[in-house]
Amino acid sequence: MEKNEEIFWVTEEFQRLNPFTQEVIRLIKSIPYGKVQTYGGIARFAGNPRGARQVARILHSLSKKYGLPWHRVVNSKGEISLIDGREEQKKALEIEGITFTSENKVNLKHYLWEP
DNA sequence: TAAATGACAAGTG
DNA sequence: CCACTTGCCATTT
Repeated sequence: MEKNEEIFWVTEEFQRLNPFTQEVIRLIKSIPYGKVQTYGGIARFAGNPRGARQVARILHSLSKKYGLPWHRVVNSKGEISLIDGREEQKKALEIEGITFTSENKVNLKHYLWEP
């Protein structure tokens, strides 16, 4: 790892976050290029199956600070939930080779990543 | 302190 | 597949 960007998880600020939030951040950062995960999936793997909305909140508030690949998180139907920025997210995914159906959905069978 | 909100999800008919 | 309801829970108002 080269700089602070890559070792944020040992910073005091990161350590102060609750364990669920920390795990959510780690999981989102580990979604590979060209793959996606769902809000509920991230929540489940982070230890709280009912924390989907918290995952959304974390994406909304901490994506920039922790450099999260926020565009790789979609809803359980494979749709983009984000309203403002819907196009931006779609483009970001297409750049990674992900294609959308005519219904503007990604094929989760094909692109879903599991840790 | 209470009510509303939200980048969600699963169940039901 | 669609429309609608219910459950969720930290954060915001």
